[in-house]
Amino acid sequence: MLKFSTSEENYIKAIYHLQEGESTVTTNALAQELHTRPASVTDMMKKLKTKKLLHYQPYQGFRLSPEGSKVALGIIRRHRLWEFFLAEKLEFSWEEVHEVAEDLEHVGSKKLIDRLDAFLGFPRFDPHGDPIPDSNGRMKPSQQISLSEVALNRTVIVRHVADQSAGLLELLRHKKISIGTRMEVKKRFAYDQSVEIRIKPHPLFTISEQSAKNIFVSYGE
Amino acid sequence: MLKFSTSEENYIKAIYHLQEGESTVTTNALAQELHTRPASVTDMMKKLKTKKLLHYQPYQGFRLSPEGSKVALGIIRRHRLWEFFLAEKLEFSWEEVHEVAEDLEHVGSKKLIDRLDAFLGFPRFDPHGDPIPDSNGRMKPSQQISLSEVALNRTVIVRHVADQSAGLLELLRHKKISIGTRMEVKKRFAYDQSVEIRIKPHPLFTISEQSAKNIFVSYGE
DNA sequence: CCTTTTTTTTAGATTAGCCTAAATTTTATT
DNA sequence: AATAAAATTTAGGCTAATCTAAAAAAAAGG
Ligand SMILES: [Mn+2]
Ligand SMILES: [Mn+2]
Ligand SMILES: [Mn+2]
Ligand SMILES: [Mn+2]
Repeated sequence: MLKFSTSEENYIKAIYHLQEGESTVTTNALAQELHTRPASVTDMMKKLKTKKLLHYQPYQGFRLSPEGSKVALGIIRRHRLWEFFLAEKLEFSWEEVHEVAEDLEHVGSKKLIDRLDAFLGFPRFDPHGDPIPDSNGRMKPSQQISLSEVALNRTVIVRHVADQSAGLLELLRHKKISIGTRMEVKKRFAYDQSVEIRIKPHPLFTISEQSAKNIFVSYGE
Repeated sequence: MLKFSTSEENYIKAIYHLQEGESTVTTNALAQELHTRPASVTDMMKKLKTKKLLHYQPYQGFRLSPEGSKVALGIIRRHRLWEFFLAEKLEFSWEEVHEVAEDLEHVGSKKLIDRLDAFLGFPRFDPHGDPIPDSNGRMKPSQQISLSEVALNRTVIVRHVADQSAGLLELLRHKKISIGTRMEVKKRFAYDQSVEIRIKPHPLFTISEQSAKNIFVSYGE
């Protein structure tokens, strides 16, 4: 197992996330994601290519190689296990965990992470509802569906919020919606695709399509 | 609170340990401690001086300033809390914790460390028996005394092993002496200062002065 | 005290990672 | 297809952290 610098790891992880769905990742997209400059991205892409972690031809974008994806999954495993630890054991809120995990994920000891995994009881999802890769890099498909397309009258559990903007977070706090909240969608208005929601002991209320699209849930019960 | 690089932190912590007792720390001593070159030490001393973390005049050695000591105690706090966590929660042996803590100590979040401290129950000593600074940088004096000078027939608890060489560790493992072991010194031979020891249900045995000098204990019961 | 040895500092390079500005290539628009 | 715009790469430079080799200062020894 080779070791990588914190910088290399941050690039690898960002590419992994950006290439979901897309056929290839662009220089500008990666620069924006990492708050860096396109020229810096090109420098790093050349380096990661020589290390065979990604496929890259000038001007053609890039994708992780199988080796690169394996490395990425290791970083994601560390990140999400630490997030779980912070939320579960140290009582951090799920909005706070990401920033701290962004540093902890770079502490490389395999034994540390495998022991941490065991200590936490081999959790399968982090506090944002994202799946945690196991020590072989395998993870459960997240089985998450947007509130905007969920079946009516079925109990669902909030797993993930895709848009982390302050505006949506404020709305969610106000509506008392957080990760783990159980609810049912009672009606979807054809006019504007807004959805009417029931959270157990409280009265019905409605949220916009824009909000619903960013709330991901799994079927529960 | 200023932030420091991993390298700066490693230098600061090493100086803190080396200056115990000594009036000033030398360039060569620090280079040896950090497995680096004297020229690199001089470079870093200049930088840390401009940051007012230490007192340094060319050729005269250096000492941490009060600010520098405060920074050092913060790093030591993080290091020892992680060591305690690794030993207590993740079942690492006390020989293994140091290396991993050497990386974890550089994750800076104050909230992380204060929460970890609380989660661990505000431990006062790490797995090597060294005291853990509290959030104000204060720590219990370690109250540790070498086995070579301990009173006879008093129960003592092994707290710290000063020499971490493979040779001594092997000897300790063979004699079943580890951190936390309770024992009594029954006799000290004037001829060679070797000491005769009793560990609870086992027969008496003897260890050399050299070994005894490196085993630090506190009085128990 | 004068010489030798040891310690420490300076000089000069190297590497990783980042930047700005300019050049180049690709893509979009007449 | 020609031109304009956008994306990307290259060129050149900067800082932090390291190193080796040479110079300088301090300490040790006769
Ligand atoms: Mn995260
Ligand atoms: Mn990170
Ligand atoms: Mn340690
Ligand atoms: Mn360290």
